[in-house]
Amino acid sequence: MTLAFDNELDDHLPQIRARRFERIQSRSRPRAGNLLTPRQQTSLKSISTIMEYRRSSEHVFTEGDEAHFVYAVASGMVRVSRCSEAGRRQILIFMMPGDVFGFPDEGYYANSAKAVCDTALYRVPWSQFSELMRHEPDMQMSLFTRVAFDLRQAQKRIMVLGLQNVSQRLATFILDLMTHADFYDAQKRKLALPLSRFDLAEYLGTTPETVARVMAKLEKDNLIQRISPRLLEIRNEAGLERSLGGRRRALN
Amino acid sequence: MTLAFDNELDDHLPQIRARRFERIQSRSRPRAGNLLTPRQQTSLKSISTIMEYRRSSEHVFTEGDEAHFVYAVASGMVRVSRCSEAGRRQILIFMMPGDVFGFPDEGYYANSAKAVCDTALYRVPWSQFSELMRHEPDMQMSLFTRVAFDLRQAQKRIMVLGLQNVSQRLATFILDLMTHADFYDAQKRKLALPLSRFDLAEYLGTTPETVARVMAKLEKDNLIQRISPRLLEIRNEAGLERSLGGRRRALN
DNA sequence: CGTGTGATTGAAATGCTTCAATTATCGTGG
DNA sequence: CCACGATAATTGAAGCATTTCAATCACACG
Repeated sequence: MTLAFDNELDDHLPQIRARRFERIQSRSRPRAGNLLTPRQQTSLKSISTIMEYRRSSEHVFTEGDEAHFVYAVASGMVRVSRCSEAGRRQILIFMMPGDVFGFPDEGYYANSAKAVCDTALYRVPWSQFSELMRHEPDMQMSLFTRVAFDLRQAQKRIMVLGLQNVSQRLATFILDLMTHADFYDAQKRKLALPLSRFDLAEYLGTTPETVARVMAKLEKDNLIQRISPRLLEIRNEAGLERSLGGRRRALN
Repeated sequence: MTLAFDNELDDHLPQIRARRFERIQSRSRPRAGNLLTPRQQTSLKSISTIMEYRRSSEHVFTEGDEAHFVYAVASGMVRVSRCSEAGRRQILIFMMPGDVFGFPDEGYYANSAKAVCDTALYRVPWSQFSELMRHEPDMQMSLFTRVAFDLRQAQKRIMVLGLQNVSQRLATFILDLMTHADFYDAQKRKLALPLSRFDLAEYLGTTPETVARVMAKLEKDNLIQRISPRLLEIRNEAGLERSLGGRRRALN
């Protein structure tokens, strides 16, 4: 009997899980963009400029730059990343339509942002944004809520990277993207991947080769089908969900 | 010539790195606890209760519980964790002396908190805390700053889990802990690990066995020496720093 | 002293990375 | 529209990293 390491038993897992899945993990979470009232959205749009970016465009901003603008995604997708000392890049989060990003950290951007596909952004000068906050306390609360939301997102990412193997991480990403009508056609079960395998790898904490192999594995298991590199057909959503749990290494 | 995947070149890495390391990654970052003014700290302490926890104690709180209190670490160390659907636990962050944690997420705790060793906490009722914020706008700002700080910490964790192998993750943790005078005696170069290999594994996203092996490897490389399972001697700090970079798999 | 727990070590198997080569896809110009 | 070149994506093969199951060792505590 190996009871060593059974430090596990000191928790009350079942109850926790039940409650947690009601509230925290539910996939149909509200996007943070929805946290702004219609009036706030109008105020913001009135002082915003629409900016167009293509995949080949320069960065929207780069870590270390002075932060003069805040952005909201109108369409497309933005990758927010940071580089390690060794010069390797990790994508921290993808910003989807409705998401707001680019808040200054002591006056500077902490991360880099770049469009992963053709993308339109609303750009708001930070000076005007903070002015707006001074007049509308609700707006200040919205900023706080947004940062709190980002924190929860980041914690979810830590869970994924800490507990799941690459196959499960990809499944998680696919299921995540499926909650966005911008990318998933629920009728036809077609999911558009607006990013390269390279970006995907940097998000999942792996290499493009492994992404390709794992993609092939999900296809072999008949969970998805690759129509083209950037277009998937979802064959078995429940199967994808089921693949998330379990251990990091299969039993045989 | 394989130029495929050389999407790398689209960045301005050197400059980024230089600037980043001045500000963002600097190890001597201020702990968030220092963000409270002395007066705020006094206000808080006047409405706080000191709570003592031992390693064998119940959780301080559990994910999904109604959130009635916020906590600050007086001494010891608290692990903040969350359980996956499969029931596996990931430690998101360790709270050190001076850190504040347990902010409600829509009235509930999003994570679980438990002492990893004998620990003393200041406990403040959330109702009084929010009352205090109503009177002292600075306090509100401090809360925001704290959440923003937690976000940056979480993002740093994503970098570690996404880019580093287990050996590098452990080195990162050791270097991190060394910045805390509570745990590191810089004179004698002795670092106290106030937690079990099990907790360490759940933090690093691996298993206790691998932690033990990696610990042995750092010792073989003469970077550290194990005095006892919970007490290390730091033999080569610069070597630890150097081990962080590089690829995930050694070149030969 | 046992006993139980935490920590380490062993051995086998699998996952992942790496380097290399091949195939597919996309954009562009003829 | 097709051909072409460049880039993206996939596949192969070898080797290292990590997990897993199992066994052993160390140590604190009754």
